[in-house]
Amino acid sequence: MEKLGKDFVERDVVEVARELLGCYLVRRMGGEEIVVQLTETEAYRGGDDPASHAHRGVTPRNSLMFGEPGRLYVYLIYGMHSCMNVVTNGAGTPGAVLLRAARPVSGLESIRSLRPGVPDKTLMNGPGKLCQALGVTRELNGYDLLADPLQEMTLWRGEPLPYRCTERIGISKGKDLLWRFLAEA
DNA sequence: GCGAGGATTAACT
DNA sequence: GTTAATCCTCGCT
Repeated sequence: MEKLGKDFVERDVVEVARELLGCYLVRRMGGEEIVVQLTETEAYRGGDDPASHAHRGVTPRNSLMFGEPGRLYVYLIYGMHSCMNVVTNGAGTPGAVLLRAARPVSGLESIRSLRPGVPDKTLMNGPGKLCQALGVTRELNGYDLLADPLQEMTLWRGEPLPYRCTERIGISKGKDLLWRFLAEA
């Protein structure tokens, strides 16, 4: 398997979101290793995208979306849930891919211990749940996935999966853009 | 099985 | 003060 590099995330966010489906995300924490395969993503651009955090220019929260591609953008939503994004594009063009859902490949026991009492079917079928299942918190905000200095998290190329496009979820503007990518089965 | 409503923090107007 | 890229519980069918 091949690690994703800067050339992968430096492209347009919609393209990156589509190709991230089927890719593998490896999470290491204290000796434990968790591997999952991404099955659902959404693209957020900015400027021309009214649903994006970056729509109204740079603010303290969203400044990562304007920065280096390949970084992790983690934020808190509705007071209790974290969402994780991969920053894309580059040099002044904001963009980020929201990771919405994934399928466990290995390290299932570690995932279960992070989400006690949760049935396997709903372990990672939503953005907040995915963060919880992988132990991702705002401490990892701004983490560089490409340099990966601490070996905390890496992205690996996978097989392309059949997918379909739909409206993005939970937003009130920009619903005409079909920027949610969902892997079939 | 379904839909409605509440939780709870941070950032922006 | 209001809203937000969500999830879980509870009540009813």
